[in-house]
Amino acid sequence: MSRENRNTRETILNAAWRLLEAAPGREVRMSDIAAEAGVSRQAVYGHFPTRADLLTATARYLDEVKNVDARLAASRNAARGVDRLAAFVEAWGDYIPEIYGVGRAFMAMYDSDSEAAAAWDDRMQAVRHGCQAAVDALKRDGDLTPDYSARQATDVLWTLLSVENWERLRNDCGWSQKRYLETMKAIAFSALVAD
Amino acid sequence: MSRENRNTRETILNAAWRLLEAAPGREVRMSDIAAEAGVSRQAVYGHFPTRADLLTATARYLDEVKNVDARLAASRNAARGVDRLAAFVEAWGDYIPEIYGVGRAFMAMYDSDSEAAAAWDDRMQAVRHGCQAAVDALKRDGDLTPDYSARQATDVLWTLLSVENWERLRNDCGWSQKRYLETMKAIAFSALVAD
DNA sequence: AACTCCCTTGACACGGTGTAAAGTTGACAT
DNA sequence: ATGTCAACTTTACACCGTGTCAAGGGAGTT
Repeated sequence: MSRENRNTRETILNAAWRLLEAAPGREVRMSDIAAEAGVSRQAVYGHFPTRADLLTATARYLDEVKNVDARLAASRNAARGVDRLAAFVEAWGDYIPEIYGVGRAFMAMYDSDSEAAAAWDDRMQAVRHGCQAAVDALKRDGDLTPDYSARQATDVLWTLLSVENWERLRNDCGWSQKRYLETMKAIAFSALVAD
Repeated sequence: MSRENRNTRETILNAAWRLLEAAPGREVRMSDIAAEAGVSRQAVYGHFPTRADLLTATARYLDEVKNVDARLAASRNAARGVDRLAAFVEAWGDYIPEIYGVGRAFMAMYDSDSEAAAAWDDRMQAVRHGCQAAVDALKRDGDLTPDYSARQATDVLWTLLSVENWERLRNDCGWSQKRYLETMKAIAFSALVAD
């Protein structure tokens, strides 16, 4: 094993990513990841002290490679608030399937690992900020329904766009991604935009 | 320990219920439940072969004591579809907090225990039937939006009323139960009822 | 008194996480 | 060529929670 192939860390992250993506609902053990990476289990522990650390690093790596922040930020370019809302729903909605595997692993760990829970909460708060920006733009245009405060409207949008709701509609109900996006936009509009 | 105090099974179920309700997010071990019930761990295994069995039995016991079916069925009494929809949202929405602890445990087990997953799916399908009944009533009155088929409308309502959404709004966003119910009714109406 | 049922105590196998220590190997410096 | 270093490997083990097994006790029944 020559030294030019020494970026073991990324090899492991890619292996974890691949396994999580392939089996979102299944348990992925440290030894599975090691085997997939073609590396010993101890090598994995050398780079990532705990399973939560590895998962968290995988999520970060994924965000970095996929360039989430840039993609979500792109939705801010729309001039009108309503367009911005639509753009954000699409940007995030299309991002969910790409992180779903890792996300599922985090949700499964949520109750048993507070560190993993914190890492996942952190990512979800980032999404919430995106929701808030869309709601604020709506409000600035005077298009936000008077039924909710900006805070409450953000809560509603954030809840609507949860990974769990995506999972339910796409996996349990068998919806297409297209229908998911259209419906989410429609519900978000009818719930948040003033007549 | 005299024989009149011999309904150990219910003692265990109550203990499990109490612990799950008290710490919805925490791990509840078999030994914890045994201790809470004032019984040996083996006695628990005597009544419930696996953790999934115990959780499932607890959920059933809870449904029985709380009389869910009757409470959900009550929403069917409303004459008009729109009233029925509102009544169902309220009935189920007010039931969620009562089963939340147990539900949380099931969600945590979902990925690692297929039997527990099946038990939880079964309960959720029951809720889905309630959603479907409400949607059908709406359709019969000609009040269902033309945007969705009955099937799709059921999917939307079912997704909206998920335990996860309740959890997010009540726990993460700090909403009151009253606001949760009102908002859910409002969103369900604006999404499903024709103008 | 014997029988049975339900419970207790105590031991153990198994699987997954995480730790610890000793051995191997390739890159690089001297 | 020799030595050093860092990364990786192998092996072993502690810990914890689930689930199994076996022996024993004690209150009711016959």
